[in-house]
Amino acid sequence: MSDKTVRTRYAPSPTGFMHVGNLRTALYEYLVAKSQGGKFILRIEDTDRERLVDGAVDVIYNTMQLAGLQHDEGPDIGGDFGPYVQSERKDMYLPYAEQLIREGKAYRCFCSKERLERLQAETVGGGYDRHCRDLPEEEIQQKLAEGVPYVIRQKMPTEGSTTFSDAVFGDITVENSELQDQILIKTDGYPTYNFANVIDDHTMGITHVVRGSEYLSSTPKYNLLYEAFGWEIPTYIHLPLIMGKDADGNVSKLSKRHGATGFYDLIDEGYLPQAIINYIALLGWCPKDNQEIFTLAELEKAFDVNGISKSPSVFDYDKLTWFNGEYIKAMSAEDFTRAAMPYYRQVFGDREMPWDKLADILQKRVTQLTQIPSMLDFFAALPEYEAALFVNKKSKTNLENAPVVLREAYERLKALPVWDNPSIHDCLIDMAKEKELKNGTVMWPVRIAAAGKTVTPGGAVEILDILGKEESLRRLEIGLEKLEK
RNA sequence: GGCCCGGUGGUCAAGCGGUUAAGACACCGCCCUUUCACGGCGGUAACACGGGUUCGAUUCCCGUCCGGGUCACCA
Repeated sequence: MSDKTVRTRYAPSPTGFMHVGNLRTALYEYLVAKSQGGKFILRIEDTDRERLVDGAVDVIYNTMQLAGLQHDEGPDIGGDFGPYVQSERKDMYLPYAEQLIREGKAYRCFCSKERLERLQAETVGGGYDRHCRDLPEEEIQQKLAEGVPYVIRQKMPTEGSTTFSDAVFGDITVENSELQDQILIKTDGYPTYNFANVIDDHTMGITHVVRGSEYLSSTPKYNLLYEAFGWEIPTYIHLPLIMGKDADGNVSKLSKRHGATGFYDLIDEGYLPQAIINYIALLGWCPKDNQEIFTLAELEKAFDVNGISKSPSVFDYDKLTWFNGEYIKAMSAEDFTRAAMPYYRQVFGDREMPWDKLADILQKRVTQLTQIPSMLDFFAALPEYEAALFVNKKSKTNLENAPVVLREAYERLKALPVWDNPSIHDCLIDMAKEKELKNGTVMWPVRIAAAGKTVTPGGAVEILDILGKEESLRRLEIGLEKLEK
């Protein structure tokens, strides 16, 4: 490898949707650059005028920022190789295509879309028949004079083969006869993706082209373009695809039908940006020592192209969820409260709660932030419940002893001068000891009465503490009513 | 269909000629316990198949099968 500074680029199209597959590509581009002290460039590819979406560029900026992938050059921050938006570079492409025409490496094609569609329908796996490849000069001039719309196509070699080298997949050879005379400039004057890509990558000094392996089979076309211009071919790093599994268990390239696959979909489902990044970093790459939890900074250090896998991987929500839980547990109570607040608001509205105590019982149990509302709803309002909930075999509670135990606990709690976690705890534990009962036999009825449900974050003591004395006693009274009637 | 790529437990994956074939998620069991979790301990489960090469193949080669990608005036 040369001693030139490594430059990679992430070149998304502003479609308004940032797919995790795209994000993973961006991550790897970032890591390839950063692991070698290089530059990471953001370029917006908006040559498809028919698919422009308002605000889509902001989605890209916001995603990159949330993910922590800070670019060194881009439309918003500038750089020495601007502009960084393809539509603003529009005038750059045509001259290159015309240069190729002059050199006999490209030609104008006047075929109508209808003709091409008919060709495609008729030929078996054929394609364009190179009808305009050797048009007589006078005919070309005539069509030009008539204003017949045209595209510019590259002349592909009809014989031989093209071999390129990929850092992940090794050497790949393709017969040139497989290659069509690809369109460089469209009727509307805009370059095609492939053409703009090559021109931009070269003029922006991109040294490493990192992209999904769906581009593997079109890479020879890129190289033929580099060769036509006599430009140095970049290092290719093709990434294995991320797959999704559908309802029938079939796998295919991850897409919307596989559920929430957009970065923001995942955020909406309560996943943390860092957890998502960590998880997708490991989808297709493995460090030497098999470490699992990585900060972005650690990834920058550990990343190595040699660890990139060739085989596609299936996106697994279970594993992502595990990562998310790990990240949630590792947060400070303050950070957790900040992240959880939107979900707290769903349950408590503007009410103030002892947030630190909630964080204490929640952090180790939550794996997705979205679980929070349903875990806490009972704090806001006691649910309707049946006396049968008081029966629990493991805690040795039944409809006979529950009322007795609850009554006793109620009286003792009512008499408590101080209402805090240690006091409540000691009160209940002492009672169990004095009455020679299992701790659970005391705790279970109290917790059921306090929460009105069998599964709660935190135990009886934590719940009573958070509820406060007045509300706690009120709820225990309701429980006693159910049991004593 | 042509071309290209891939194929280690259900999933992510170590491995790069000789291993009892790691680890993680998920799953199951036990312990802990104030429910559920967390945590701790343990367990089930894999080299797609057939030929070679070799003293020896998960590893190298070929074929088969399976899976994926790609064949646009989309990116």
